[in-house]
Amino acid sequence: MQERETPDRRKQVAEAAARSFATFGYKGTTMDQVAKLAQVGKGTIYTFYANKEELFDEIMTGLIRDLRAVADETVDPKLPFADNLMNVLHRVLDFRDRHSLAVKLSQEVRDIGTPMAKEGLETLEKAIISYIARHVKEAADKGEIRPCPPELTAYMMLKMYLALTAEGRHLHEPLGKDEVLERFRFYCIEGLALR
Amino acid sequence: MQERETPDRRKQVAEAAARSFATFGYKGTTMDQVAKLAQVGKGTIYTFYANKEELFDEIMTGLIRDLRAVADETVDPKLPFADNLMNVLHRVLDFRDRHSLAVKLSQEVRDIGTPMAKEGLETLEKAIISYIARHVKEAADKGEIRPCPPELTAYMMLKMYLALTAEGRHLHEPLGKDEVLERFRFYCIEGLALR
DNA sequence: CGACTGACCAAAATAACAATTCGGTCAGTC
DNA sequence: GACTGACCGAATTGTTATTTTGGTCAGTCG
Repeated sequence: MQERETPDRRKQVAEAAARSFATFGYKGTTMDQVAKLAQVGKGTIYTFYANKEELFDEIMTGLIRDLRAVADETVDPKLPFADNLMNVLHRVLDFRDRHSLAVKLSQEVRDIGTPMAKEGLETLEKAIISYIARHVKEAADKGEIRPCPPELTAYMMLKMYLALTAEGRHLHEPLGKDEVLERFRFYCIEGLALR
Repeated sequence: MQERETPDRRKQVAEAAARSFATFGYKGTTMDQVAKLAQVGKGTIYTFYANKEELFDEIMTGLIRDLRAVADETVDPKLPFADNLMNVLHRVLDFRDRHSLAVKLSQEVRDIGTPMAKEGLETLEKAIISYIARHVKEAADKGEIRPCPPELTAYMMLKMYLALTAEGRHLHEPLGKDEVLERFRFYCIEGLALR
């Protein structure tokens, strides 16, 4: 659809912005930067996006869409809930690059508390939780797991996942991928009680 | 032991400091303030404490000691692990005033990132985790719960507790005390798997 | 004496102001 | 008419003046 002679400006801008946000954070990326990275005049950016905030939203939306796609193509409706959960975690854990934007943003929130970064992260969190919640609800309806409030359960799952990976590096050494999976299954699915 | 005519300066100072730290945070508390609150000359404070940091440490240590005492007197070795865990949570949840210092400090860390407040909170977290970890280890040794790394387990427990109480007020309405207990038992002890 | 005080000091925090950067515009080019 | 980049004012950052605060100690009082 796209000739070599007519480069897709919008795509150039979006990709440059994605790289820049992931590398320098929200505050750290300037529109001049994005323009230069995209090899585009600054004004061109504003023909596609009303302002920096809208550009950022588009990138975040893309991230959410990509994550959802990865999850969707990993989930196999024929498999048990716990297996799907593990498989999705597995793939998400592998996707270091996809994470880098989220990692950079949460670092930015911690260090300088940029409101937009915080907002973006909250949007991402909401999206993840509602995605998980949907699957939790289905699993509960099918009787694959015990009945439980889906949103709260999804929230707890996310918190456990983060506790095992991102946070708590003070306490335990960063766990390997397999350890994370094993521990997550242990604490979240199986529980501490004797079986 | 203490006559009415010879008020216990040290105690006056400690109590004034505890109130002030809980009300205004670490940074918000000035030594002049503490002196005035304690009805004591500022110099007097320094006959007991080398500096503001040491005064703060004493208050934090006191908090930890009190929490531990509450926990200890609640734990009944004859009861099962899960019951003791629930009972301690129950009492700690009631102790809103004891919490207020910790609440104020974490708020301070979030808003202005005072290093001392951060440090104090970390000390508190470490103390709580090591306390829980000891009991987890005992329970595991006695075969009351499944074998697991005590420190990591304690860490996960604390994170779940916080997710159900302090954090995540964006997502779910603040849970009532009984709901917190029920949910904690559900997610932490029993697990999502069918029994 | 010695417990206690509060005026005092240097250092750190804050406010006030100047210099720079950055998001956003638009006249002009190709 | 798609695209550019010099340009503008608002916002951020750097700098200096002012105030606040942790900590000291000569002096008071019992």
